[in-house]
Amino acid sequence: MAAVRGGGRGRRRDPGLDARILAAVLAEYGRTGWAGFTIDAVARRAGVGKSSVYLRWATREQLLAAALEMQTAPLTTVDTGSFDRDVLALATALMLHFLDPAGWATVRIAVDAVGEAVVGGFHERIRSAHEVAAGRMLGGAIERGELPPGVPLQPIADALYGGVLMHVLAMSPADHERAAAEVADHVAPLVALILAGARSQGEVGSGQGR
Amino acid sequence: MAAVRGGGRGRRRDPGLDARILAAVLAEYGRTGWAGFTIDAVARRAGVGKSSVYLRWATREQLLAAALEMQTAPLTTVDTGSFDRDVLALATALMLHFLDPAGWATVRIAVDAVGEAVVGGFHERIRSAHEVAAGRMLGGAIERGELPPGVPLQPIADALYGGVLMHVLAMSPADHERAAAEVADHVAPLVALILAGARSQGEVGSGQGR
Amino acid sequence: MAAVRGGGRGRRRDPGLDARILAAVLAEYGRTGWAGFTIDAVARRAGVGKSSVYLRWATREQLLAAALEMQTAPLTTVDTGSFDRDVLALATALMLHFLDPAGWATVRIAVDAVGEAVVGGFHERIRSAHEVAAGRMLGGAIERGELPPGVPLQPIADALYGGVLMHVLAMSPADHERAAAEVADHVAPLVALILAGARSQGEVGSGQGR
Amino acid sequence: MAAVRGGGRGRRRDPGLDARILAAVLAEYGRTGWAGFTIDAVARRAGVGKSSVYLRWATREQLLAAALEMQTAPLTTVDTGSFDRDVLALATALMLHFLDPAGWATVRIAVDAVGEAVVGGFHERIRSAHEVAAGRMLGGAIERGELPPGVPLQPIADALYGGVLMHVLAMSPADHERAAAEVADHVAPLVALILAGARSQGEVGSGQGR
DNA sequence: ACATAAGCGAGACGGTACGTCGCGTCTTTAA
DNA sequence: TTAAAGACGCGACGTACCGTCTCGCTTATGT
Repeated sequence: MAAVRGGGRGRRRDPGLDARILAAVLAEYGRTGWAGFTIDAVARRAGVGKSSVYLRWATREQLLAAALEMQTAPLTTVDTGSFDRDVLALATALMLHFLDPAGWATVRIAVDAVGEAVVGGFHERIRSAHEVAAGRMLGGAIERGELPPGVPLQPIADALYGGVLMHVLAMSPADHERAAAEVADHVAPLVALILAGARSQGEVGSGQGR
Repeated sequence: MAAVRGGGRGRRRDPGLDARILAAVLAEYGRTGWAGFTIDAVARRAGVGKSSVYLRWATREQLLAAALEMQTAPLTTVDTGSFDRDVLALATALMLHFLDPAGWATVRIAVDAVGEAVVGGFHERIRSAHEVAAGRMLGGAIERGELPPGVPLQPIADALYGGVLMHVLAMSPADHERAAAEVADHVAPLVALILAGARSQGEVGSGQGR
Repeated sequence: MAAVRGGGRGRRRDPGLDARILAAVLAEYGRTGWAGFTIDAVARRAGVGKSSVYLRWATREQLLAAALEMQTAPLTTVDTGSFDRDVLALATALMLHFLDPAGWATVRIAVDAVGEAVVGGFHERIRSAHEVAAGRMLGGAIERGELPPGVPLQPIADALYGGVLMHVLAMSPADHERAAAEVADHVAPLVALILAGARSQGEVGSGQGR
Repeated sequence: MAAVRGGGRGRRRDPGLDARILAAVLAEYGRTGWAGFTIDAVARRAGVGKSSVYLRWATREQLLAAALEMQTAPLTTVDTGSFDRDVLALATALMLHFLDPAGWATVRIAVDAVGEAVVGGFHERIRSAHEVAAGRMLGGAIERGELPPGVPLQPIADALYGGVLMHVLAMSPADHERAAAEVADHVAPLVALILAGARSQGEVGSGQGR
């Protein structure tokens, strides 16, 4: 996100600043939540001038997005060799991600981004990362013959990601911690439903996938 | 949401004001989106003193939540007599709801509400309204014998609501209008997946539902 | 100040209210000073509806003025039989009046009233009361032959009232209490100056008084 | 009054702003008087953010005081070489000062300042400036032999300043303009009284001055 | 006795100013 | 050129009062 400089003249950007700022972002975000998350406070906490923040990121959203992006990567790489285990592993990882305050923040930003067009970049990047990951996972399953070739992939991804998301959203925040301890119990029924759906659809052979 | 007074003494609250303010809220929200949604502006547009707004709602979130709650009701009543058609109808209604800026705002607030506890009321009310509706729909299906009795209900609801939500979330905002015109196409694959899953699960007879 | 009603019909004004309100006025004024002196607070403290206050007095100034007027009366009646003693007594009374917070408030209001025309009534009433008193005092002195007939009276009154006022104004607020204990010491030199001036002017016989 | 910063880093305060703001203060004060004198309005008229005002002055009183302080200086320098002419000149200048709305405002603030301790600075500064001026004037008179050495100085200053002040205070606001045109007539009797008193006191040789 | 007419407490109402805070931009000095 | 510091115009925040206006009582007449 940070705009890169070309030439060599003038003082070099302090490479440590990016890290210090992003750390302050997470700390501040954790303290006050989205409302009350201010650039002034981030700069203050990081011991940095506001200009140095604005030099790198243009808006609050971009700033927070950059800070959170680091945490998204682990989600997108799941490969256990078996489709069933892949789905279960991904659902578990997603659930833990959503139960974590910082992880939930990515959801918050993605939801905020819809219709604003300002943070479109973040939205798009998150989305395509997941799309690629899901595509690879499902593609592998078809290659291995675990899924029939004609099965529509998009609804599977939607139901998996969305199902986990909705499960957390519908949960009382007070139960988050307990849920994190018993992820498997929460995730299993949904995974079972989706796997069953994907297979039985494939048998019928209806292929109006996207 | 508006805090109620006890006794009968003093001038009565003008009941028309609630309506005028909430209308202004929707108008303002439509104009500026969440960021830039200002209580000052709402009061100005409604031709009302800020005090009259604060007298009824304590925060922006509560104010917007109250304005949006009215629009949520239609979603929760679906009864066509057939499970398949119920699910399809609900999915279609949800999709259209999420594609509408005001409808999406309810999502935004629900997501914001998680972990804030301030607007917990809103979160809880939305959640339970949907839970009841989904419960009734699925219960009816079991009664009519369209679903086996042991089938777990929660994952079906999660996959349905979340699948639609995620589908919209993953979509480029530019495509929202077109998607609204072709809802059926977007909704059908997901519905098919879930129906297939629910039935084939029932056959196997696994009953670890919530 | 309170506008009087004509006829007989309807409930009578509670006579105790005037007193309760004015007492609350003095209490509140003592607590917060002029700034921060609010009608809401007065009504609250008096256990009275705002309407009952506004029914009697139209503005903050009028309200405070009414409350303070009671305390002004004692000042205007001094008659010891001797001019010298009269002047000393008046000067002493004035000094103590100005050193008292409530007394000083009358000055504050009188000063505020200049050029506002809103509280002109208060200003005029205070002024003429003092004028009458001073006129009587000085007239008596001339009658008794203590002052020559042609002596100008206004400057004597101005110098006396103003001299005491300025003395207090120039004093550090911290010294007010001590000054009240030693009034005589503060007042004597000024009285001596004025008496000396009044007499020696009379001898020369210049008579351009107002 | 404006709080001063320490180091050299950061953007400098625009020196022109002080002037622009103070000019707006006088304009606004002239328009609405003390009541209805609003920091918002001042900032608006000066084309300045409220923050820039609050950055320099903490309260309305301080702001107005700063604006008026400029106008006080001329009063404190009177030196005609003769005591009689000095007193007359000072009395005339004072009278004109008090008749001017802006000049009267300094009185208003000084009176408000008593007992508030907030604007104590203003009170003290005004007071000591006048004290120094009066001291110089009277000291010169003694040196030149126009006044006997033992004469008490404070009551002379009190009677002079206070007498003029009281004269204006007792006057109907409607007569202010006419009075400004005929200052000499208003001032002469008071000056005569004080001069006569000062001299005849000196003769008697009573020296209990403060 | 009963309508009529205030007085009274409470408090809602449209406003406006308060003093604070954050925005995003700009200017300054130091590195 | 970047970094830090911080001034700047702007405008929203949530609070407090303003002065006016209903309310539902209570208290007094007049008829």
